[in-house]
Amino acid sequence: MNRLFTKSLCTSVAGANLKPPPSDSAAIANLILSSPTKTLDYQFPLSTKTPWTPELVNSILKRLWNHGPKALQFFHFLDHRHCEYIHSSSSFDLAIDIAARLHQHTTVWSLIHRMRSLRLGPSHKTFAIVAERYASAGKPDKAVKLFLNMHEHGCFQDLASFNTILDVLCKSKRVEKAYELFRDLRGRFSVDTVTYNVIVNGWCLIKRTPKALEVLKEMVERGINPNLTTYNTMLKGFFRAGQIRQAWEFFSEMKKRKCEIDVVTYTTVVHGFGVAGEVNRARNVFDEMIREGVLPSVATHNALIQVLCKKDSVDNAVVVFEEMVRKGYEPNVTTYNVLIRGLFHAGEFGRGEELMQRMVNEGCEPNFQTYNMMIRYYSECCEIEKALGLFEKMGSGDCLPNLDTYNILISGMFVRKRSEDMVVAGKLLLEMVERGFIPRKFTFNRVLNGLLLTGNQAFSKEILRLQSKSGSQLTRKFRL
DNA sequence: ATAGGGTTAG
Repeated sequence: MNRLFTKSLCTSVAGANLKPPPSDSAAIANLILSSPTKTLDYQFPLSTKTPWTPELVNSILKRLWNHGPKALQFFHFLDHRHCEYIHSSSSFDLAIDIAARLHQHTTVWSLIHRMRSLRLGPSHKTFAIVAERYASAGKPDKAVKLFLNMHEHGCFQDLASFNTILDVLCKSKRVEKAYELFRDLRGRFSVDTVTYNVIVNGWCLIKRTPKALEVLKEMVERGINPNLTTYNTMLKGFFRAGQIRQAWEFFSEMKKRKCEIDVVTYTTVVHGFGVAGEVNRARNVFDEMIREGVLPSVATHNALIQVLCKKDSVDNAVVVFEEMVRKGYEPNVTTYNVLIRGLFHAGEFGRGEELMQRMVNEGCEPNFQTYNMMIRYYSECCEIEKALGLFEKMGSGDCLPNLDTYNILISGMFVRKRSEDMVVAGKLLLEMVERGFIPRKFTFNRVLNGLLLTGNQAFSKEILRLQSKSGSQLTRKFRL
């Protein structure tokens, strides 16, 4: 059946020469998105005559990132043996990442084997991707096992891959697990500063600064020199753990010992003080760095702007924003997001919308964080039409809605308690499943209740069918 | 994809 399916894809291409071949990734991605998915004789809207390159393919895969099933369908279409194009290893890595995000375990492994048979990998990067997916799916043991077994797939462990697996575990908050692996294997890889920095950062991420200090001490005892990254990590850890006094002492110690503190150090301190509500100290440090000849970066400005939005006033944040522009800094998407959030939070929707227009005019594309944040604020304030308007804009643009977008918008459909909103929520739920996202049980139940309470029995039955299909068959069989 | 700084909610 699978063969029949793919064959019809390729034969259909011959007759599709009437339209000129789409030339850029946006056009191709939109063509793929606008074509129907489900039928067996589905005609893939692409021509084999398109001059495929790895860059073009990767760019399309990234555009289709939040529509995993279509992304993989596109990848398989080009990978079919009747097509002449051979995927690059980076395209394989992207496809593997997408399949793993869809919990399609079987697909992940068949892609890895396919990669190997084409002698394109799998590489260290491939294993880093899969391990990261395992770890964030709550399967750290599988991530470790994958690392220990990767040589069986033609990819030998080295210090870099060891550091990567430790980092993957730490970033998914499995620090105990990382530390265990580190102690077991540090002799085998003759670990370095990076290894220790990863572990120090791990303990800091879960606010266990005493453990981080212990590891720092141990690294010195073993003759491995901490560097500025180590100290910046530790400094950030104190702020994160709410140990403001220790952070300040550590910062002073860094200056006293003449370790060449840099823009990252200062940004950490500006942000740390600000979050702690110490706005004046944050400002003082910002001024101090300029005096000391360390130029603030865009990130430093972002930190200060965010802090002013949260702990001071949006208007003062706007002043800093205009100042940075005047000095010739180019605000990035984070700058705009932080400030738009500040304005929305203050109820200044009009000014927030103006700023979004300005960012577009300046050539800074809004990303899904921009949209998600705005959609959230609109929903909270019952501006459902505005929220839906932004959602539509995402769907037709370069930035497809992600899992968060659907969750935010579906929640938003409950604030007005209207029957027609329940129907929209149901449609959104159907769409998110079609795009490969797996809604939480909570979301299913909430939508089902909403539909039942508003007399939409028929629709709720459809949702129920969908839930049993997406919950049991797909996910249980393929879950990572 | 070998480490550190800005976006996330009460």
